[in-house]
Amino acid sequence: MGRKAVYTETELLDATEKLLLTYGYDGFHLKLLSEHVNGARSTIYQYYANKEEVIAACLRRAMHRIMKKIEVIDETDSRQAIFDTLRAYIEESKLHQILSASNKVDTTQSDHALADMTFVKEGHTILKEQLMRIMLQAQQQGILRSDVDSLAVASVFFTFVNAPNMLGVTNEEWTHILFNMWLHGVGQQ
Amino acid sequence: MGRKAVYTETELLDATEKLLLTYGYDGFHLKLLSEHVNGARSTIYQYYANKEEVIAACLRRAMHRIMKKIEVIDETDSRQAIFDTLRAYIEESKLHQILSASNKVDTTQSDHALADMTFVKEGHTILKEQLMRIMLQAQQQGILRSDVDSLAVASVFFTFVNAPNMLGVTNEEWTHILFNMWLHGVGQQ
Amino acid sequence: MGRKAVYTETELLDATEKLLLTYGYDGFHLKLLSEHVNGARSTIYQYYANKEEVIAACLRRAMHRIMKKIEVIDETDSRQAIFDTLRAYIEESKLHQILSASNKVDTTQSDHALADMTFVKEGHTILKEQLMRIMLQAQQQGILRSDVDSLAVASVFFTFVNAPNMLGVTNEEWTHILFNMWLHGVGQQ
Amino acid sequence: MGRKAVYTETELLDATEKLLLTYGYDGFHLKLLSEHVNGARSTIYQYYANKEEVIAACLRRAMHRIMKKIEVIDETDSRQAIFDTLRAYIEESKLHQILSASNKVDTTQSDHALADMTFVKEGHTILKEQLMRIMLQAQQQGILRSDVDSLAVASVFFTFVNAPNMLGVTNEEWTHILFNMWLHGVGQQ
DNA sequence: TATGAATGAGTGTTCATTCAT
DNA sequence: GATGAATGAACACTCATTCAT
Repeated sequence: MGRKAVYTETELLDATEKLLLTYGYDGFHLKLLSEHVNGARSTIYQYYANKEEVIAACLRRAMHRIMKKIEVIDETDSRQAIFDTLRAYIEESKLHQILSASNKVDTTQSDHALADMTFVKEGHTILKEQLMRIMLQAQQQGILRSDVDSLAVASVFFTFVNAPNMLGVTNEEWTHILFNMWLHGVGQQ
Repeated sequence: MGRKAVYTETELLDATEKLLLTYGYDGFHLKLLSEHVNGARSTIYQYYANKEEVIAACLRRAMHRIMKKIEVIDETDSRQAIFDTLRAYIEESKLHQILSASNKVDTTQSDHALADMTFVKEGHTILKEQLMRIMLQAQQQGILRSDVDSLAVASVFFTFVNAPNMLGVTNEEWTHILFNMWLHGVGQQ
Repeated sequence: MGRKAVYTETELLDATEKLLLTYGYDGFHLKLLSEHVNGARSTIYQYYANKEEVIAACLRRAMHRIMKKIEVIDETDSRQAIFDTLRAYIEESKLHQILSASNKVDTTQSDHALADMTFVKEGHTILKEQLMRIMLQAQQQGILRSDVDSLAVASVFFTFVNAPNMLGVTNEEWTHILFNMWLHGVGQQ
Repeated sequence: MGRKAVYTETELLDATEKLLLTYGYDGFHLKLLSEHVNGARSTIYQYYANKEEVIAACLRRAMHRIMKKIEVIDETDSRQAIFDTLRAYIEESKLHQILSASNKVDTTQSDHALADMTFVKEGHTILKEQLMRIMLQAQQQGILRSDVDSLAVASVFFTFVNAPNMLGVTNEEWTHILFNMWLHGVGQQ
């Protein structure tokens, strides 16, 4: 019953994600969004109580997506696990930008938004813990140096992900290049 | 700006820079600025034709500042030059954030803003070229590996700068740690 | 309305009346109404062309209800008739609030609403005339003072009805108290 | 410095009061207000942070006005005091309508509005207490009947004020008429 | 020159009403 | 007939910019 929706929720969140990447949190407007999904601004309110809920839902979905990718990684081989993690993050490297909006989202007006952002925050913690666990294991297995603080190592790892792929190679290749630099450094042995 | 205003140009741009860091390009407002400076909002228009000009002037100054720091670096010792460059960028690491606003500035309404942003853009090029030059020299001197594309190396270098100093150590120490990781990698030799 | 709808007309108007009392004319929304009734907002339009018609129908029904109560009053005993009238109004004291919305209803868009509001307006007149008639009779019978303008007496009578029952007694008791004060005044004899 | 204001605060609040009377709390809009003071809607925000603050300021002023009138009443002669109180309330009878908006004002978004509404609420209490005090004194002095609950008496008194002056006489005369009815009742002695 | 005041454009949000299933 | 979906008009509020003192 009722007439056919002009766009699906997926389409809406896809558009949101794209706009969030392009314009950032503050540059994101519902008018902009409605123009990109071909519908009236007010229609959005049929599905989300306010702007924050739209953004929160988008961030949640993004976080959920990367967690799915990360949680299937086999941790037994630390070296491989780190590589897989790097690849996953590079594939979703835009996520870092999107999720950087997390701290701007106002969750005081909507329980829905609050729940979504709580999920995002917890996701952040889980991801970080998993990486730290793998790193530690790698250190113990003699794969990683032990003379560098693992927090520093992780910090650099997360930063690496954002290195712009200036060579324009495939994600797979770029992952190899970065992994190699991360592991062996750029200095002559 | 005349000699006796309610605030000096330096004060205004300092405040702008601080606010740009805290709230980002879109979160920055002249109302906000006027509240952080001793004067009325409308007074700003005595010195800058519009908001974009204020931001552009701020970005130009920031770019000028880092260029001053970079251009005095002695390039004869490549290794030391790279280290000095890294330190300079880390000291001014906030600049990256500020300058990330560059692509948002609307320069179509003001020649002044356009000129400033052109300066910023050229500065970007100059900095990048200098780094590439030093890198190349370092490769030739056998300090850096030659089997990695220098563009990738530079990309990673610029990214490194943004790694959050999670250890909370001094800039000097943090520079050493990052330089070490960048050069030797985090893997067991 | 047909025989098997999601809600009966009575239910709809009951809900309307309740909401009108609680939120007033301007605070009343069809969205609100649909939430208090088992059906969708758009379904309301199957039976009423617009919001004003709903309100008008509600006011008409309320007016009709009180007229039914008033018209059975036996006017032969003026004193008793006045008492009965007062009781009826007190029982339906909420009506005054509801009917105060009368002047806000926009009847220009709907003939139906116009007809209903005309009925309400005429009802007002009829009720007032009946009261005036009884009052006059009471004056002639020496029950009421003749030195006070009967218009003023009626004005006060209608106002009395709205006195909040601060004592929290039953309507019957409250009617007695008010009737007593109205008749004998509050001053020491 | 700065240019001349298009309207004074007094003019703004006068218009607010008038509109509040005409359209009620929910029917009051800032657009409406701006049209009645001949200025842009946004200009209002120079002086009040939001709509609620405008209304709260208006209610506060109204309350302040009536308190000024009431507090100068000499309470020594109870009968006269009651009469003076009645006259004051009748003169400001519109206030009752305006102040009935009190419970709708949202004070959660503005401290200013909260403070104003607190003032209004306290004013209500003070006024009521003063009336109760005078009534009690009048009862003790044998001016008022003692066999009627003073709460009921007060309730009726406050209601009286709202009786529409259907005779169209002056406030002074209308006060006399109402006072007479209130004191002696409308029944034949 | 500095500034308080005014304003219009733009965004968030709500709601009556219409559409199409 | 009932309804979910879509929408435009209306209003709250913010902010860059202009005006006039």
